[in-house]
Amino acid sequence: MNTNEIVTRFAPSPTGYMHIGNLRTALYSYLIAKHDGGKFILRIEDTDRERLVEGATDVIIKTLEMTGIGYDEGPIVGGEHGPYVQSERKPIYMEYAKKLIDSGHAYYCFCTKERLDKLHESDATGGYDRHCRDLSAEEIEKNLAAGVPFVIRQKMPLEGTTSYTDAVFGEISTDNSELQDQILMKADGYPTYNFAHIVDDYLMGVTHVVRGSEYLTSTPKYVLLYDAFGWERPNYVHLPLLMGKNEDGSVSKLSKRHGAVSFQDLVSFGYLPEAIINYIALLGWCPKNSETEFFTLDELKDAFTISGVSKSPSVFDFDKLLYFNSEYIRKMPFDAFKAAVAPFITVALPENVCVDKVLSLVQGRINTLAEINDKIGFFAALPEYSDELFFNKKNKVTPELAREIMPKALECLTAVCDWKNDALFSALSELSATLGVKSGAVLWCVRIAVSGMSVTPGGATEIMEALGKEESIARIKAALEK
RNA sequence: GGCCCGUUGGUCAAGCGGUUAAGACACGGCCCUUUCACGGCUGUAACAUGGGUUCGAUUCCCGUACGGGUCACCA
Repeated sequence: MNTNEIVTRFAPSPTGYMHIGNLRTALYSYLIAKHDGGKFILRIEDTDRERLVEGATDVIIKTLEMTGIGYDEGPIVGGEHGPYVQSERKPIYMEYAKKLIDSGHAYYCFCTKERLDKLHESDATGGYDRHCRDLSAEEIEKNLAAGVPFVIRQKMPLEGTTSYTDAVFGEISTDNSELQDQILMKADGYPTYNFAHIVDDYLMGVTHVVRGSEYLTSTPKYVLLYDAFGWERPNYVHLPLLMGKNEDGSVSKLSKRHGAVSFQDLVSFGYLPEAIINYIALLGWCPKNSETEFFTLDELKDAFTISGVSKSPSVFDFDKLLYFNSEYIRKMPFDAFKAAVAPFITVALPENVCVDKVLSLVQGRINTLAEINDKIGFFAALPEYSDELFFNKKNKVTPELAREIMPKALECLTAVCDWKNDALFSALSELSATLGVKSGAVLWCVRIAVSGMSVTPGGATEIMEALGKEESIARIKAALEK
């Protein structure tokens, strides 16, 4: 093993869905490791037994799989530092907590939650959490022997300052008097996040801790833990938060009130994983000297550097995501598009229409896969439409004129044998020349008649090709009978 | 409220003492066009604020305002 290898991890707690901000953290963490050929670990932090959600780990794994963010070690795939689920590592934490007690950096606390709440009311200085600091050895023994529930707290220094250097935010410094004697081990025997992640990161050889900036101010406490153990501190890379825009124009931490903010929501609305990844990579990070904003995951690995990470929070812009998504849809090979869009199609196309033709017409015109049905619905059934649709200013078409043109068009089309776009187009062009109107006028009328929509994927002749001769002619006849 | 962090157009953002202050999304206009879209061209729009430092500040320092984060037996 290369001792200089960068090791990062993604350590979500299994909540049942993958928040887009978490996904971005996973992405950056992955990219930081992979940019230098390092290792990326997945670890599940499930120490909160009350908030466990069934199947939540699967959601995490599935998301990483769909986005291509592969991990070298983690649940299922295993690795030399397993297990990778904290609940399965339970005995480890108590062992390390006791080391801290022995070295005087932590202590047993027998206060009940209720008692602390009460103390807090009378003493707002925050000093209450140090109540059990100076219990005598006899008292501790007695309580332990009597089975009094306890937690283990970290003994913070009371004076001085603690500082560390963050790769993004620079030097962060905190007065030790600000630090509470935080709980390391809970009464249920499980460690808190504050403790577990330190032990695990150390044991797993994590060199760069990548996480959201909400941890920026609590990191001094973690740094103190490394020092207490005598372990080398890791590099810290705190990421700016992702914000959402509120209705009143203000912003706040991106959450469900802002709409679809989980990866699976986005996917179910027809966003492509590649587009999502590309977009969120750019939220809080900017490539150096790049002409383009389009990146595949592999390209991101090359381009990503911590120095390009921004300090200020960024607002998630659904418009721009939509833009990326439509670009990705457009660039997909047709077969891939066909496969991707298939699960979204709910309208049943008649057997006589050419599905491939319809889908290829629509591929360049939808922004999300879910829009497919709105675009192709008219192929399945001609919608109700009003004569008003025949009005077109540019081509000087009115419903009256349409009634004059369409019988001629019908006649002309009936005679077409080679029912293909080019042949149809030239036939109708010739017709308009004969009639002495702009070709646009004829095509407009026909398009409205065969689609019943003002906006369609493709022009009149393309639609007719997909629809087939029989159906096209039937629809034009229907228009005349209106 | 204490502490910490941030502040370039509506949004994402480049910039790292001297620039006509990039680019992308969105928006407007024009062109192309068998509608829409795509594409091409083009336009509107920004350094929060007050003091310093400096020959010169968007860039460095301090204050102010605003925004955000954090102060759990949640992570």
